[in-house]
Amino acid sequence: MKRDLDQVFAALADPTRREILTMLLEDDMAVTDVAHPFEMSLAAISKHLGVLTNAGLISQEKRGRVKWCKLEPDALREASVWMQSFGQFEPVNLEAFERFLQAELPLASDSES
Amino acid sequence: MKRDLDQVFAALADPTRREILTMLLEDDMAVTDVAHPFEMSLAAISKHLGVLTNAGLISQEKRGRVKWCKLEPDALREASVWMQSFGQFEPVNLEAFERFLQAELPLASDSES
DNA sequence: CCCATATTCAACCAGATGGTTGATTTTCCT
DNA sequence: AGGAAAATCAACCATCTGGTTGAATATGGG
Repeated sequence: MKRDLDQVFAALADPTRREILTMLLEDDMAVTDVAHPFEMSLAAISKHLGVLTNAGLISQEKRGRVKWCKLEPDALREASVWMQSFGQFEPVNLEAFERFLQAELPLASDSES
Repeated sequence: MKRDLDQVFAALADPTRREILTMLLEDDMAVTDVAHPFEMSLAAISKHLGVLTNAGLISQEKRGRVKWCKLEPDALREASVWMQSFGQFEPVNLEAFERFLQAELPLASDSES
């Protein structure tokens, strides 16, 4: 049960991959450009991107000779939900959600009034 | 930077360890009792508990000859915050938070009216 | 004191992981 | 056509992981 959570969390366990995700937060990127800031081979980055893809955290689309990497937040959300199930018993978590709510509630109240 | 996120996410990447955390959600438990529902050796569970302890997700206190395991939600919260920084840019995340809000907002509105 | 219980330690094993290098494939450009 | 660029593949390596078993180390109870 929930075998893919394994892959999501395992993918997140590597700092290089988390940094890649952070980079993709700003914009879609080509593999070479993803690799550029890291001091490791292109092949290594390619592998990391494979892990992220398998976990569903990113998607890769080949256009021409470049392969574009795009963040896929759905997988991340699934893991986030799992973690929140722990937060539920812990009121302290609310504080962390506060700024999130401040940003999102205006939209949500749309369907409330 | 943020080296311990590595350990937290790596610890969460194993289904046995996630199940242990879920069990500890209910109550503190002795090592033997944690091991009971699993079809693996006590030593294996002991190792898993070591990983969870190193990640800071649980703490272990020895009282007499039994060692009690206790959930430590702080480490989890740290990881949760990291994930939320991704959710912030994605409104679709709201849906996942909905039931969380349903559970928490009544409490939060306590200090609002 | 002696035994059973609770837990860890130590050695070992198979398989995954994270990296390397060099060759290969595909595509673009002139 | 031919060369350079983008990316992956393949083989290899060291280390980590998740499990095993058997012995060792407390600690508690009669």
